[in-house]
Amino acid sequence: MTTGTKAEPRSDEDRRARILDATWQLIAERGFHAVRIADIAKVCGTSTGTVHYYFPGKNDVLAEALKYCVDRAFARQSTQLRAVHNAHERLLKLIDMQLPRVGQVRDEWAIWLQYWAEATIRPEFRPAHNEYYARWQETVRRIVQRGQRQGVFRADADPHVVALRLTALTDGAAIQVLTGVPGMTIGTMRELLVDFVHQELVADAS
Amino acid sequence: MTTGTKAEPRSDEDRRARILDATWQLIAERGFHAVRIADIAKVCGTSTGTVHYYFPGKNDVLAEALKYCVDRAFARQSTQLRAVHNAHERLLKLIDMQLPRVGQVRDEWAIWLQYWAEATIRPEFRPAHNEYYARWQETVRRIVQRGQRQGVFRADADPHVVALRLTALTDGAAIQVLTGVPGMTIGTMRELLVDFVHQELVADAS
DNA sequence: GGGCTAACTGACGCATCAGTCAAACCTTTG
DNA sequence: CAAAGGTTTGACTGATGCGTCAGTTAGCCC
Repeated sequence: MTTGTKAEPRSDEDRRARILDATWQLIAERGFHAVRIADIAKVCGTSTGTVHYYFPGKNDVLAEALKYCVDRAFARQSTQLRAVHNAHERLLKLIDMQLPRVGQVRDEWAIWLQYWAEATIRPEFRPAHNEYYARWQETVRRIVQRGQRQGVFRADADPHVVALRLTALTDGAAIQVLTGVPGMTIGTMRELLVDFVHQELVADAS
Repeated sequence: MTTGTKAEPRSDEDRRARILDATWQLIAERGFHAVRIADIAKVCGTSTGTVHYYFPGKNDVLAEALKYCVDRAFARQSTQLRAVHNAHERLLKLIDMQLPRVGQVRDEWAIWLQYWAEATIRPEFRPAHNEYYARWQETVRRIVQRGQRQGVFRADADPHVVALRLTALTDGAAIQVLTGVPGMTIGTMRELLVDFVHQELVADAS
């Protein structure tokens, strides 16, 4: 067996990742406080002892799992965005990638909702949250600036303000989708955001 | 004696209300899952038995407390809005009343975050949530329609779309305030929303 | 083989809480 | 006053789940 010949576990640093992976998915589908160490262990096909071997306590697993999820989503996003050179297209691509369809992206949005609820109550979650949130806003801001350099976006828009508005609008729309507000579907959300981009960045200044 | 001569407890239906009042405040400050029956009892100056006397189980107390909070906030809002006749002013008043300053309104926003997180995970929360959310959007929509009748808002705006956007933007901004995103303060939030209203409903059509 | 260590296991101790219940308390009514 | 019925209490129970720890396995070097 020589640790992992083919796929499966390369045991070492892999175990940690497997635990975090299982954890964030459990958080997404059951909610932060409904995740049990035993559940994590079961999903990983291991014992509760092992989870505690890698992480001192439950809070550590949960907190790191949130980071893990957000980091991976961000990395995936960056990679895919880099391929699109036109800033307008890149922004539309970003919007598209962030639509909470079923599956992966929806689960990641569920993580954000948990994160917000938790950060509101427990200030110790805020620094990490804010770092991630800032990174997202910066992504948007840079695309706007890029677009202004490329001449595809209006020059009189304040990239900072646009980023603030677009992120807020995206979050708000995502909430409506995830909580099942009747009028709001994935399609409506896309339309809403695309319209916003057009109005703020493309349409002629009045 | 004529239940309750002056202030204090008019015991009967009052106890229920007191329990719900204590409960939603605890949810706001500690989070949905961190509220204990014993905490509720302590805040009310009573025993855990009494809480169970009025509510069959913990879930019932929590669910009803959410409703209680939202209902009261809505009633307060309605009363105050009714006094403002000009639709533009009324909308600005609504925005102002919804800014998550410290205290009451901030706590109510904390409730909403908890509600969203919970409704995402547990579908049984959605019907009630959606009813409340629809009520809020309707409030906005009606003010927009009123403004169009009064001639203070542009006639070409779709009230339904504006309500969708404004509620999403409000939620998104509130999240940023509550989680302490650096750029976002109460002032920034107000500015953001007021600008939006101006742009969508007041400024001349392009 | 014999020591050494890292990885892993799962049973157990202990704390926390929701919910129960019998008794105590109070209020009203006959 | 006494009985009845509504309300309140807080000790108790049972379930749940985190974290610990003694013990096991497996790789590795001499």
